[in-house]
Amino acid sequence: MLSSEQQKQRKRAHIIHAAARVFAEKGFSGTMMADIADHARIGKGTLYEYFDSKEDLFFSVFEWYARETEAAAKVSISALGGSASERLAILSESVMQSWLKMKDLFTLVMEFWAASASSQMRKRFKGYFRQAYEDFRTVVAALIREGMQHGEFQEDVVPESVAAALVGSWDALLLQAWFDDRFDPLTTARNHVAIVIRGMAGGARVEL
Amino acid sequence: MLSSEQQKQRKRAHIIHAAARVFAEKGFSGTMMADIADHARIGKGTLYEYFDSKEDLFFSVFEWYARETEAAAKVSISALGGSASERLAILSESVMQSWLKMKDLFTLVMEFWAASASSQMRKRFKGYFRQAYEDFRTVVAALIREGMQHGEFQEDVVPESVAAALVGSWDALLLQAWFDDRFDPLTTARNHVAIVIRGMAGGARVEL
Amino acid sequence: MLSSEQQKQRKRAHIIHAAARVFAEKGFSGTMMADIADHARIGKGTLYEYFDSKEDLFFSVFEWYARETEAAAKVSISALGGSASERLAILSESVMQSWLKMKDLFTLVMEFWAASASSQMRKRFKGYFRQAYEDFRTVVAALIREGMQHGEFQEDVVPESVAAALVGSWDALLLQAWFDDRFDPLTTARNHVAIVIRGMAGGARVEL
Amino acid sequence: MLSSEQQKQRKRAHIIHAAARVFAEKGFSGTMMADIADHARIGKGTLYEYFDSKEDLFFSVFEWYARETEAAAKVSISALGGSASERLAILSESVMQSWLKMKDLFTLVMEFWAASASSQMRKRFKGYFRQAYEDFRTVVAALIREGMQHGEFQEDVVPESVAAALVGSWDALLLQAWFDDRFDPLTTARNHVAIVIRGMAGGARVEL
DNA sequence: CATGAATGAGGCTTCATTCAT
DNA sequence: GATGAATGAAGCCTCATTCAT
Repeated sequence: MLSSEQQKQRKRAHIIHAAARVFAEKGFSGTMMADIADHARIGKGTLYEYFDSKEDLFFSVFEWYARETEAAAKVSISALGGSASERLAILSESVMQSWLKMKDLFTLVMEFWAASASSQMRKRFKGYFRQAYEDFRTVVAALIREGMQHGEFQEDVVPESVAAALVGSWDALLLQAWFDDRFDPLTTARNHVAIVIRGMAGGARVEL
Repeated sequence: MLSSEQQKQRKRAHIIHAAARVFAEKGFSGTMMADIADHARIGKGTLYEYFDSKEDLFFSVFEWYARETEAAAKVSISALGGSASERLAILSESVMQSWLKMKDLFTLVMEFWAASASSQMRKRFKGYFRQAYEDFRTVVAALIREGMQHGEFQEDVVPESVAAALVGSWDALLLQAWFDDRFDPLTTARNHVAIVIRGMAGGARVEL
Repeated sequence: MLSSEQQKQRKRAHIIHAAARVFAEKGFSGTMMADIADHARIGKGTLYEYFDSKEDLFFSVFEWYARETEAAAKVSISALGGSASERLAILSESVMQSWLKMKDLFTLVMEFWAASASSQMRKRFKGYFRQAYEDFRTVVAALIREGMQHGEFQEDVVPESVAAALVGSWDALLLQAWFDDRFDPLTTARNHVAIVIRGMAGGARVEL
Repeated sequence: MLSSEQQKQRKRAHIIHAAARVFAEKGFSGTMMADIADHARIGKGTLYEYFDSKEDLFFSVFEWYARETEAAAKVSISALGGSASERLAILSESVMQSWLKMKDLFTLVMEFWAASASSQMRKRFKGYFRQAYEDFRTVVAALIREGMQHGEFQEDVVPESVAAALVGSWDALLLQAWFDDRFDPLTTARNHVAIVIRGMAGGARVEL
C-alpha cells in the first residue's frame, strides 16, 4: 500500500509524462493546459494541485527529461571498460542509442533550447543547460585526458575542445536526423568518432 | 530617387531587422506585434501592409536570416584556395567567424528550431532546414572527397559522415557558447577541426 | 434539481434571450460580444463556452426566433375551426397578434433579412427563410384550396398566389408599423383579409 | 463642356453606382471603402472628397435608390388611364416590373431596412422610410377612394388598409422571390391584385 | 481531493480615415 | 484634385487560472 505522499509523486510523474508528450508535439505555446489534462485523463483544475503554473509544469518536464538523459549517460559511462579509445567509442554509441530511444521526445529539447533562449523562464533553463553541458564536457574531457596519460592520444590534443565537439556532435546529429528522415545519425556518429580518435591518436591506425 | 518598389523593399527589410531583434530577445510567442511596430517606429497596422500575419513576418525573418548566413558561407567557400585540409580549416574558421558576428541573433536559430519542431509553421521551417543542412553537408563532403582524391585523406573516410559532424559541430559549439560565456567556440572549433583533419589524413602529419 | 445538461440548455437559452435584445437594438455589426455578456451578466469568455462565434450566436438567436414564431403559427393553425373563410381570418388575426407580442424584436427580422442578403452567413439564413416561407405559403394555400373544394371560394382563385400575398402582407404590415407608430397593422390586416376573402368568394356575400 | 460643378456631380453619381453594387453584394458592414474605390476605379482617398464618411456614402446610395424607385413609381402612376380597377392593376404591374428590373439591387433594400432598424443611422433611414411608405399608401389609397366614388368599389372598403396591404405585398413578394428563385412574383402579384379588386368590387366579376 | 464552468486580461488583426506628396 | 501609405482605435477570440461544488 502506498503512502499518500507516494501516491502524489506517482500522479505527478504521470502528469509529467502526459505533458511531455503534448509539449513535444505542440510546443510550449501551442500546448493548452486542457490538452495536457485530457491526455493525463484528469481534470484541468487538478493540474494546479500538482503544479503552480504552465511554466512550472514545463520546467518540471524539463527536469524529468534532464534526469532521464543524465541517468542514461551515467549508465553509459559507468559501464565502460577498456582503452580510452574504446570507451570513447562505446560512450558515443550508447549516448546516441539512448537518445534515439527517446527520439519522439527530441522536439522537447528544441523547445527547451528555445525556452532558454528567450522565454520568461530563460534563466532557469539557461543555467541548467550551462551546467549540464559543462558536466558532460568534463566527463568526456576526463576520458580523453586519461587516454593522453596512457599515451593513447597525442600530447597536442586539447581535451576540452574535442570533448565539446563530441558532445556537440551528438546533439547536432540528432538534430539533423530530426530534419531529415533519411539521415542516419548512428552510423554518422560512429564514423566521426573513429576519425576523431584516429586524429587524437596522431593518425595511427586505431583498432576499435 | 527610389522607385516605389524599392521603397517598399527597403521598408520591408527595415521591419524585418526590427522584428529580428525583438524575436531574438523575446521569442516568437513572447513577442507582440506592437513591440515590433514600436521598434520599427511604425504603426501597428503598417506591419500588415508588408506581412500577412505574425507567422508570415516570423518566416520572413527566417528567410532573411537564412539568406544572410548562406551568403556568408558561400563567400567563405568560394574564396578558398590551397589543399583540402587548408580549405576545410579555413571554411570552419570563417563560418564560425561570420556566425559569431551575428551572435546576438543566435537565439533566433533556437526559435527557428523550435518552430520547425512544433509550431503550426512546422512544415515550412522543417523543409527549409532539411534542405539547408543537406546542401551544407554536400558542400563540405565534396571538399573532403576532393581531399581523398588527391590522396590527402585516407580511403576509409566516409565524407558524408565527417561533413555532417563538422557542420553539426559549428551549430553545437555556438549553442554551447550561448549557454556559457566562458566557452570559446572559435578555439574549440579550431582544435577540433585539426584533430578531424589529422584523423582523416591517417598517418600523415598535417601542416595547417 | 436540474441535470447538468438541462442546466446547460437553460443557460444557453438565457444567453440567447440576452443576445436577442442586444442584436435587436444595435444590429449584428453594432453589437459587441462584450455587450451581450454584460446583458447576460456573464463573462465574455463564457459566451464562447456556449457558442463558437458571434455568427454562431447570431444564428442561434435566429433559430430561436424562428422556432418561437413557428410555434405561435402552428398553435394558430391547429386551433382553427369553422369555414375556410373564418379560419383564414382567424389565422391572420392570431399570426398578427402573436407577432405583435414580439414587436420589440421585430428589428431582429430585419437583421435576419439583411444577414441573408449579404452577410457571410448568407447561405444558412437564406435557405432557412426560403423553406419557412414555402412552408407557410403551403399551409395557407391548403386552407384556401379547402375553401375552394367546399365551394366557398371561386374556382379561378390561384391558392399559391393569394397565400403568398397574405403571408407577405403579415410581414409587410408589421414592417410599415415599425416605421410608423401611428400605423395600425392589426386593423389593416383585418380589413385587407376581409377584402381578399370576399374577392376569393366571388359573388357570395361573406359573413365573418 | 461640363462645368466643374457638373463634373463633380457626375463623379459623385459614378461613385454612388459603384458603391450600390458593392453594398448590395456585401452589405454595409461587409463592404470596405477600399472595395468601393476599386470598383469605382478611383483612389481610396478620393472617396472622401465626395463623401464625408462610409455612412454618408451609404445614405447617399439610399437617397439615390429611393429617388430611382420613386421616379419609377411616379411614371407608373402618371401614365394611368381608365377605371380605378384598371389603373390599380396597371400600377401593381408596373411597380413590380420596374422593381424587378433592379432586382440585383434588392438586397440593398434589405440593408436599408436593417440600417433603419438598428444602425447608428437609424433615425435618418427610419424617417425617410416612414414618409415614403406613407406617401405611397396615400397615392394608392387615393386611387381606391376614387374607385369608391365612382361606384366601382364597395363603400365598406377601407382605402388606407387595402393600400397598405397592396404596397406591402409588392415589397413582400419581391422578398419571397429573392429567397426562392422558383417563386414568380409577377404572376403572384397579378393574381392577388385581381382578387383584391374583386373583393373591393363586392364580389362582382371584374374585367381587367 | 478532484473537477470543469466561469472568467477577463491580453493579443492579433481589421479597416475607416488622414495627410503628405 | 487625386492618391494610397500609414495609422491606431476597436473588437473578436483564446486560454491560463480560479473556485464553488
